[in-house]
This record gives sequence, C-alpha cells and structure tokens, in this order.
Amino acid sequence: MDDAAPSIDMDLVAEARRNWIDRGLGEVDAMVSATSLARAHQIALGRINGALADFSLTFSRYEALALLSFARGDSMAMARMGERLQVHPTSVTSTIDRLERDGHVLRSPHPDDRRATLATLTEQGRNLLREATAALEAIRWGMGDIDDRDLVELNAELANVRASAGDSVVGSIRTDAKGNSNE
Amino acid sequence: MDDAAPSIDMDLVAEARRNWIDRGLGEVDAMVSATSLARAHQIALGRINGALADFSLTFSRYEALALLSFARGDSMAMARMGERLQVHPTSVTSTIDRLERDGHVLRSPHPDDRRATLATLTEQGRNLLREATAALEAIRWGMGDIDDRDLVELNAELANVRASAGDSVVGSIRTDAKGNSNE
DNA sequence: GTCGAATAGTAGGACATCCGACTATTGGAA
DNA sequence: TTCCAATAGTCGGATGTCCTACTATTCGAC
Repeated sequence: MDDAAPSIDMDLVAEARRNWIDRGLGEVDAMVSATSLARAHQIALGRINGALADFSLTFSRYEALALLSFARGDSMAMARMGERLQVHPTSVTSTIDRLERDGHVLRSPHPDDRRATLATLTEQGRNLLREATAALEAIRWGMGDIDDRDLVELNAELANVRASAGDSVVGSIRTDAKGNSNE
Repeated sequence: MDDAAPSIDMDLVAEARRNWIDRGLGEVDAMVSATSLARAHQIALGRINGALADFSLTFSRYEALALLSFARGDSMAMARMGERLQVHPTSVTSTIDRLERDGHVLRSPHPDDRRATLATLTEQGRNLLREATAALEAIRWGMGDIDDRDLVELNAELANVRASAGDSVVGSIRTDAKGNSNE
C-alpha cells in the first residue's frame, strides 16, 4: 500500500514530536494531532483524486454531483450547496462553472427567487457520478486496507474534532472506544 | 467552541451516511471516514490559518519556517524541504518565494552543488516563528477542547491511515485503544 | 408602500497544490 | 573522457479555496 508521495524511511510525525519536545515546547499532543491529521487527509485526498482523475473529476466536483443526486429533482440552489458542502459561495460558483462546462450540471433560474440559481444534474452527470462512485468504492475512499472496525473508531475520534467546532454530531456518539456505535 | 463555518443544525456526515445506505451503496464506513477526515482537517486548518493570519502567515509557510529552524545552520536545500514537507518541488518554490518576499527566509547557492539552492531562516523569520508558535499553542493547534488522552487516541487511529500509505510510523504504535503509547 | 438590511451569485485577487516542460548541473557508465 | 540519465529549481497552467466588493433581488420594519 504505497502511494501519496514516496515515504521517507522515517516517521515524519514522530520526528516533529521529538523536535518539539527537545525545544521544550508545549501542546505536543495537539501539534502531533494536527500534523497527523494533515498528512492523513493528504493521503486520502490524493488517493481519491487519483481515482477520480480517470473521469476528469476532482473530489470537490464529485461531492457537488453527489449532493445534487440526493436532492429533489436532482437540483439545488447554489447557496444551499455551499451550506451543505461547507464551502464559500465563490467556491460553489467555481465548482459549478467547471461541472457545467463539462456538461455534468445545468444552471437555471430559480422559479421562486430571481436572485437564486438552481444547479441541476444532467443525465450525463448522473451517469458519471455512478461510475465515479464505483471507482471510489473500489479504493475504499482512500482509506487503504484499514478494516471497518478501525474505521469506526477513527470516525469516533474525528467526531470529537467536528463536535469541538460546533458541528452537530450524531450517529457517531462516543462509545467505549471499541467502536460499536453508529445506530 | 464554534468556528470554521457556522454549522447547520444537522450532522452532515450522518446525513451522508444515511443517503449512502438508502442507495444501497457499499464501503459506507470508508466513505464516512473520508468525509469526516476532510471535515476535521478543514476545521483544524481553518483555526490554524486563522491564528496565523495575525502574523501574515499560512500553515504552509509556518511549516517551512519550523522545518528550517530544526535544520543545522537554520538552512536546508529546497529539494530536501519538499521531501520533509511532503509537497511538490514547485510548492516549495512558491512557499519560499513568499517567505523571501516578506524577509523571513533567504535564498543562497548551495556551496557543494550548483544545482541546489539553500533556504535560510533570517533573524526576522526566527522571531516570527517563535511568536507564531506561541499563537498555535494557545489555540492548541486547532484541536479545540479535546483532551490529551483523546488526542493520543486520535493519533493512533490516524497512524493507521499513514501506515496504509507506506509512511514509516513509529512512536504512535497501536496500543490498547486507551492511548498510552508514544514511546 | 417605502427603504434599508439581508441574501444570492459572480468578478477579481491572493494562496496553495499539482503536473508537465525546460534549463542547469551532477554523476556514473561505457 | 564522453555522454546520457538523474537531480534541482523554476515557469506556466489548471484547480480549489478564501476574501472583498459589487449587482440584483427579497423581505421585514416603520
């Protein structure tokens, strides 16, 4: 399981930890967490984008397609997409621009609010989404060979981070650190 | 502890999980992990960059400064920086460009290899790094109010992801899921 | 009803990141 | 010694993300 940048024969996170301790700096566990989180994200995202490259998609665009596919009529106002995807309105504009350029999405005026614009999944976009989803499943969404039990534990730990930011977190209620939650 | 984008009163990860199950799609735990990982990273990075904005720094530039501060002579060849930071050579060029522009780093020819360029921390860069580090400690590197025990558990779970990518992982050796490892 | 605050979308700019291509230099093989 | 592959750094281009600013529209207060 090697990918996402050839790894040096050294634990970069442990290296950072040692350097920090040597300097007598504080919040070492938090520093290590932030570092690990960034690296793990880089790894997973790299794998995901690698798999999606075969479809000329990126994770951002894939997420937008998936979101639309779950909406009534396969369409949604762009502002609402930004809320769901937790990105800035200008990022939605950018994402929809490219999806529309490639024929996966269509823009249309909102019937009840002339300020709003509806983004609608096209038939082509729906088909692409189906194929891309299969590809992501095939690579287990970039989570490597980690078994489901560990994934559930990981989710529980990550839920702490999300909860600390005020995110509503349900379903992943902290358990006995054995990972037997998720309704 | 609210920040990093006002949270909707709904667990977006749990929402995704439900949609996935409703469609009968597979690898749900992996999908949830990838989604949680992305969100947690977004939260932590947002807090970190928010704190660093007071110093006109970004996390990328901060990491480069910190890396140089750990090197002999506060300097390092750019290619080696790319290896340590796990980023593309062009990203190092970009990062050093801005750090040099702001007077935090200096470029100089490598004494033994005329192809290479050494990046060296300036006195100003060293001082800025010290202040920025204090600011990051103050916000616990974006990890919110999560206690150290949970952070160690989180690190252990994230180590699985890093290890799955071939990263050398030591120090964070999996424990009894109680988080009492780290050498 | 009218007017100002709030909302929706976009343009322009700054950053970070990757990729491919290109120049300069190094180093090992023939 | 010569020559080609590998390495170091940069440039240009594509994406994604955020911020600020601006236009258009909606909506609530007065």
